[in-house]
Amino acid sequence: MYSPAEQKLRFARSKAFLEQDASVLALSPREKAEELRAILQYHEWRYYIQNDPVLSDTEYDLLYKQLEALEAADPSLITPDSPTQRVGSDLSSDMPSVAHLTPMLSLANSYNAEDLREFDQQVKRMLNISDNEDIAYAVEPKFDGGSIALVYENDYLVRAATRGNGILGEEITANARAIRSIPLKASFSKYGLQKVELRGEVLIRKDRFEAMNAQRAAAGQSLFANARNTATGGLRMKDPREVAQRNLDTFIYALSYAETAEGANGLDHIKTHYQSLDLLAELGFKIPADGQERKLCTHIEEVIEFVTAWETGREAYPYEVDGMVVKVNDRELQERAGHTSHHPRWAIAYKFAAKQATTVLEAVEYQVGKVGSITPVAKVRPVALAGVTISSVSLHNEDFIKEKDLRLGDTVLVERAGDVIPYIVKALEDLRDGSEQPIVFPTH
DNA sequence: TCACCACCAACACTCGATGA
DNA sequence: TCATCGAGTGTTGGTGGTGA
Repeated sequence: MYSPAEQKLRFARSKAFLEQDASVLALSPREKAEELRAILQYHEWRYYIQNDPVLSDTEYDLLYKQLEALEAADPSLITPDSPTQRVGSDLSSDMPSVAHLTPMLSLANSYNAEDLREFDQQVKRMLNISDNEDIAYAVEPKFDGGSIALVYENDYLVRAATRGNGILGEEITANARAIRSIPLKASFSKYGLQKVELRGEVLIRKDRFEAMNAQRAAAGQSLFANARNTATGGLRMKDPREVAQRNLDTFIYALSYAETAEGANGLDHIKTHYQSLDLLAELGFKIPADGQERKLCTHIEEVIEFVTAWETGREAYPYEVDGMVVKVNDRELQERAGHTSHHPRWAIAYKFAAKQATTVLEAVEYQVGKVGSITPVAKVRPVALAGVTISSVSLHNEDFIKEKDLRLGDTVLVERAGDVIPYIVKALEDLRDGSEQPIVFPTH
């Protein structure tokens, strides 16, 4: 993105503007504005993409105010990618639905090494590749946040949307512009691309989330329960200025659509998923670091080794991660494998083991659905688990209760399937004392 | 200002229908 | 028989709108 020489120059010019030295005073307002814009963009990249700031917040603010003053004095100096244009004053009360350029699919799941080997076998069968040939896989963290789709046209960010139902999402462009790790401008035209759509995940660093909650506690405000809901909630706020306060981050994980100026498929000359990530990193997007956070594995056993190492060290990682994503790296093989209506056949999520807790099954209530189906729901003693308080767990049907031999008063092991849905894993039969009561399903 | 409700986000699981 | 699809079910938390 920036060569060492460019970085050195930008840093030196930052100091010149802070000190208002002779070289700065000699510039015209337009030259000053152009240079300040470049300096601030560089520092946003250092801070939000590289996590390695070189200026203090105060110094950044001073430079920002210099640019703001120049633009206020002469609005013709304002450009759409100016850091001052991230946060507008307009409030958006409605978020219209917009169609994604390509569907935002889910992923199939795997939970252990055997599942991954089975996935590898499936891919080979589908592509008529023999067992003793290897497929290269790109492996990257599965961030636990809110999905986002970004559209750039003629190098400028023109639209951002939530995932929605995968076909239609909610338009949140103004809020996306307030997230400083999303570049307002990226030089796709350098690569002959006129219109692109990117996929990413919006989330909050764990330390920034804790700092925000500490601030809220000091101000007497209610605390946020967990980082993911805070991030996804932040995307839907009316006021972009408040979004900017949330310190949201965005990792980009796919270039899902690309069109050249001639209207041709711009993905044709991008041979691998890894190439597309390298391209996006070059253009200034936040991408997991090669080698440490993501890896190109030459065969499935290397994938298993990498995801296992990640599972062991996930707690130390500064972002919430609920698994890893394994993708066939070769785009031509991806095309051949295709997708179902639900997920691509060339990618799979490896889910880390869910966090578990024990609680007591106190009662069972029966809920009647819209079409008249009756669903038993366990009321359990409230227990904190993975950032939420679990008090209610679906038991699905009578067979589920029988199969797990659940009884009122049982101590049960609960987890959050997919880190979301409460699920009773089993009753801890060793802890029974004879006082447990059978669960009676209502007669039809 | 507060409580309540609707909607949305995350996603798992079940089940009947369908097609290969 | 198996894979897939699609509808319907579920939980928790955040935001925004509304009414008291």
